[in-house]
Amino acid sequence: MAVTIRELSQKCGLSVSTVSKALNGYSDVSAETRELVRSMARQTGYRPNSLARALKTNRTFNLGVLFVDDNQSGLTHNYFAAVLDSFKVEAERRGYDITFINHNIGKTNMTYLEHCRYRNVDGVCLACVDFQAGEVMELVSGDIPVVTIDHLFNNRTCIQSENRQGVQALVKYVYDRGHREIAYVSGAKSAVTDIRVTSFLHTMSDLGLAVPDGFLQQGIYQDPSATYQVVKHMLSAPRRPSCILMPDDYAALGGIEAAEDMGLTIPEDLSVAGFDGIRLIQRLSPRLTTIAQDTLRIGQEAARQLVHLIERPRTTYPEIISIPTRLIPGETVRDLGAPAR
Amino acid sequence: MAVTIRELSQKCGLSVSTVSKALNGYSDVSAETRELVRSMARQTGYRPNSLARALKTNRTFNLGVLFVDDNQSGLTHNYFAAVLDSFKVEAERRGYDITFINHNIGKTNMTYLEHCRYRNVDGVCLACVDFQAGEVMELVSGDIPVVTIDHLFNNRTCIQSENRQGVQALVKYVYDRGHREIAYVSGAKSAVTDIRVTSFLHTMSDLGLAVPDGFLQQGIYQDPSATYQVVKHMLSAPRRPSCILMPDDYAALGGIEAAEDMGLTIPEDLSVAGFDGIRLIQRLSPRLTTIAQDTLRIGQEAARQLVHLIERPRTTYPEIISIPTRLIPGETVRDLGAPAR
DNA sequence: TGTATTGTCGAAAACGATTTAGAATGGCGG
DNA sequence: CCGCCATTCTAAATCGTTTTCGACAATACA
Repeated sequence: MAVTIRELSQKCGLSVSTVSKALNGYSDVSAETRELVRSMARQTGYRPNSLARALKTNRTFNLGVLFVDDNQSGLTHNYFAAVLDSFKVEAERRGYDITFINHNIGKTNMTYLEHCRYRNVDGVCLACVDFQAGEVMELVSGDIPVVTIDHLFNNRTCIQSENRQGVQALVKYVYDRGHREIAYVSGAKSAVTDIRVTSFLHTMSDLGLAVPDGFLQQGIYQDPSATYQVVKHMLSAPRRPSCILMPDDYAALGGIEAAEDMGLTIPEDLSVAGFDGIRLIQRLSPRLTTIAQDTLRIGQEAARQLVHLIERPRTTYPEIISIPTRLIPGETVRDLGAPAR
Repeated sequence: MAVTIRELSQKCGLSVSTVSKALNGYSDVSAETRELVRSMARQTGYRPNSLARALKTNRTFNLGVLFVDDNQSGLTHNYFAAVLDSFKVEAERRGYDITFINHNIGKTNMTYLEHCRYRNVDGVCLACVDFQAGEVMELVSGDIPVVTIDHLFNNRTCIQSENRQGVQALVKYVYDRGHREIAYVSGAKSAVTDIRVTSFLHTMSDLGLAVPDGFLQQGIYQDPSATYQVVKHMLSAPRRPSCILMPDDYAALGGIEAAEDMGLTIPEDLSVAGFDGIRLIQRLSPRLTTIAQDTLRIGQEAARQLVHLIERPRTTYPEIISIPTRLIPGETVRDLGAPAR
């Protein structure tokens, strides 16, 4: 079917080794034979068999991505889908294909690390995963190049949004519009959640604002129903926030629904803000005020860093790469005018 | 690093070939040595090197997916992301990994077919692609097992929604609510669009309804801005529809925005319906009336069919597989009460 | 002229598996 | 006791590459 290097070498009247060297730019082959080989390769449409090459060189030019979640795969998750898309584009630009890593391939039960070895990926990108799982730890402490998104491990490169600054900017924005009773529904417990929550608390404290009991509650990322419950509860307490910051844009929809079910309209009676900057949600009205994460750059950087780790292992060191966020001033935070204080 | 079959064979005191046969269930190896080998394999954590195996057997247990679009990758496309997710789950359940197919990997310029050969995928699933492109035709007329989603080729298995019935059900639903002035903004020209448009026209004709000039217009899938323009134009014509069917849920948002910008409220002044059943959009209010596509089954069937084509090439024949759709009665189609006619 | 050096090329050994063909062993009947 | 068959194993070829090492000729140098 496909033409092999042996056939090509016969057409050229050369040995297999010379042909290989000609194609791979070795110096010990004359300019003219190199040209002969190359043009013949072009003519016959020769492509080296990636399996054979990988077997010999231990390089597959394949990157693993671990983008799974408990409830849903990362694919149906807007934020991660966007990151993955960008990762894919950048990886391909650099000559790498990508393969999904998982366990339970077929009947056989492999750990993530085993799967990576089995497929001989050159490196792997972790995101949207239960970072505490033993399997993940095994992979992270293994010898395969790793970059993570949104979670920091010892001695591993991590790409994440400037969550601290993002939350800070959001709180300040809300503050500047006159809000003083600001509540925060966080996402489920995770490294990112911790950063955001502490940033929220710090910023509030810097602004001299109290965070009364019940104004900081835990919800679940990407789960409107959970947010619905939490917000409903929040709004039926005696002390009501004038503005609620939601775990993310999608979850925010649940919070908005809860408010509307209680007869409140947004932003007249209650202000809300999200996190992520999901494109689709920006088409809604009123347009959601939110902190946009730069998924394009996150994915891009992840791929870039991973390829560096692979191709220049000695000169590349683990880094923490922070990607700036951008506040999208929508229409869901009401301007209360001059502060009442 | 990873233990090879040679090391395993030495630990067992057997030859490499015997070990291989023991692991692969050949009959000419005694029950006890088979057990010895298997337990030793388990102990040492042996995993066959997929590259070496694939090189010899011509089977990679890798499926290619071609999920690209001109403007955006399929990943950020809700419908296709959901299909892909389901495809992935089913493929993995059957022991296959998946790899994205594209052109322009690295600096080298490959056609889709070349990329498939290069990566030695066992089969490939096409979706969300410009099915007219020469490259795609090359792949489809090649010798690699192929299934397509939403486009029918000669002699190739295709999985698609029952678009005809879907549109028909939607039109009838709208009709039953008293609407007679029904307009349709289609998606861009494609096989699926053709089916939907003709179904729309047939159903309208069956119901004895006219489709006046301007009531059938072409928009673009997944493009709210395009829909915005088209709807704006539609609504400023002398004869106005009472209900507009949109290309898909996401594009519908643009149409809704156009109507609202013209001072109309939905569904009081104008009814609309979408197509796809995007989960996220169902969280909005008013809830969009739409035709849900069963992305779960579409992806599942695609994987199932592809694996059949690969594993039982002689007994599997190209099929057209239609997946039922489901009408989601939302709140965007107003009930006009008893028909005026 | 003899010896290094340089420039090109090819033979052969890997990489880690599968698979074909054949070798060794033992039991059995004739 | 010999031949034959079944059973169980192994040797070796193979998949398509890359890469080391040595061969050979031509050139440079002394």
